[in-house]
Amino acid sequence: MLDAKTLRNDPQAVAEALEARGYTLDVDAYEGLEARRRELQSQTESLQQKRNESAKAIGKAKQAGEDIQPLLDAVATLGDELKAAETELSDIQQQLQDLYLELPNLAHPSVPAGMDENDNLEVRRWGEPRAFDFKPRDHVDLGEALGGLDFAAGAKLSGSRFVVMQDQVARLHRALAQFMLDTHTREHGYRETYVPYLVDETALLGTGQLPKFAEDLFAIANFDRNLHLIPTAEVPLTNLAADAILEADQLPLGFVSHSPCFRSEAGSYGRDTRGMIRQHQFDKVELVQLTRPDDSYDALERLTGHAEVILQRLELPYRVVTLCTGDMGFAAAKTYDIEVWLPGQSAYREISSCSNTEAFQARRMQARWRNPETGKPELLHTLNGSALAVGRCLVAVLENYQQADGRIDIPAVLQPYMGGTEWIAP
RNA sequence: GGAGAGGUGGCAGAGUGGUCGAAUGCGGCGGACUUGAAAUCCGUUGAGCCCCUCGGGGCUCCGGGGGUUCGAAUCCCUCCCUCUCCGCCA
Repeated sequence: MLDAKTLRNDPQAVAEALEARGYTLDVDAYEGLEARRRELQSQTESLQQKRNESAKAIGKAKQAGEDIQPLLDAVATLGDELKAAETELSDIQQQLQDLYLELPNLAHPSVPAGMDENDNLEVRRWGEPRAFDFKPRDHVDLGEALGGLDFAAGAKLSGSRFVVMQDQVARLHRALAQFMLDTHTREHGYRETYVPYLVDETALLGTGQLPKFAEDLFAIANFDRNLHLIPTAEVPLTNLAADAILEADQLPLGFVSHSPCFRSEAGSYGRDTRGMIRQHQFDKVELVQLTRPDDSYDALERLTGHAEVILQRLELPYRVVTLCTGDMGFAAAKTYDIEVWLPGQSAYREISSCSNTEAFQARRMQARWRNPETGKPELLHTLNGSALAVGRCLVAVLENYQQADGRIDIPAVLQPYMGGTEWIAP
């Protein structure tokens, strides 16, 4: 959510900034609502003041044993007037709130302007894609040959975009998650956290999935609360700070969570239908940081670095791109995507997305810290990043470490997690 | 799933219709005393929002929502959460 004061003070400037993100703000409609709100709020509050004063007067008069009937007569219509004003005010406030909740975040000045992924800016590359002396196979072929990836079984149980992993591939998947968790907790200082995989609408509103992107989520039926499966652990992790006021010396605060993620993938029919690149369910190790506002951009660099370390240790080539204004997510002020090299596709594919949302989410969920300089609670900045998507990382290991005979070498850092296994073979 | 108890300020805990945003204690902050600390004493200490002639003025919040009333932390309805006992269960 954007700062109401910023919007009030210069709606035109905000509208222009939003335009860069492909969002058109109807400034006239907004200003009309805002003017009406102002008028109604003043009116309502002065009626409330009148009510409070007369109620007190009646109380005193009654205690003094005076006749209160004249006082009661004087406020006979006040209740109805007040109720009408309050109803109208809360209606207009709801309309404003609805509008605010649909506005995307403003991009940081360092974010390149652009329409879509073609306008993203490559920041750096790490590692050299391996030269194969045979035609590299993709993870589907490799995994099925290993007997460890069973897309037919996934489809039998749950339909398309589900997979069953078994044996050494399942173990490799587990090893990846373990390795990531250990690295982030032991070396990067994140607090290991397991979270609910079902969250309520307040949490989803807080991180920005709702109200706009309900169709991307799985909702739970047959339950009297409106719970949704998490699309990312970012939702429960970030919402840990909701309604909290943290002390300055607690910051920055970092959480890491290994969790499944559930996405309906509405609107991506026909995209990445082969393999486990785009599944309805996948595992992810997620990092979330809560920082002081003046530290959040340094924190974004650090957090992105933490994700990169995983790929470096796995010796998987990747590149980092800055998303342009048009390609960023709703809540982000700045996002780095990390793309890993997939020989099966001869392409870099997203394996991590690291974002600074500044105060956008914090404002929605009232996540604050006490600034020692002012003594007042102020909004935190929140950041999140995958480090990494475990499923896609498995894909990358299979494809990058494949040998001509279908054997997969196990990256050195994972071997301890695989009981010393150096390679797996069909 | 059954029975009961309860949700109040950072914490503990009073408050069952009127000047209560709310006693008291602890904690925090400032000060006095002290060489320093402890103890003691004094003061202070919630959050959000609106208006403003920048002096200030006002509104809202006692788990959430709704209702009764001139007036609700207090009464009624409803939902959520916590605790205790029983049942069930990983």
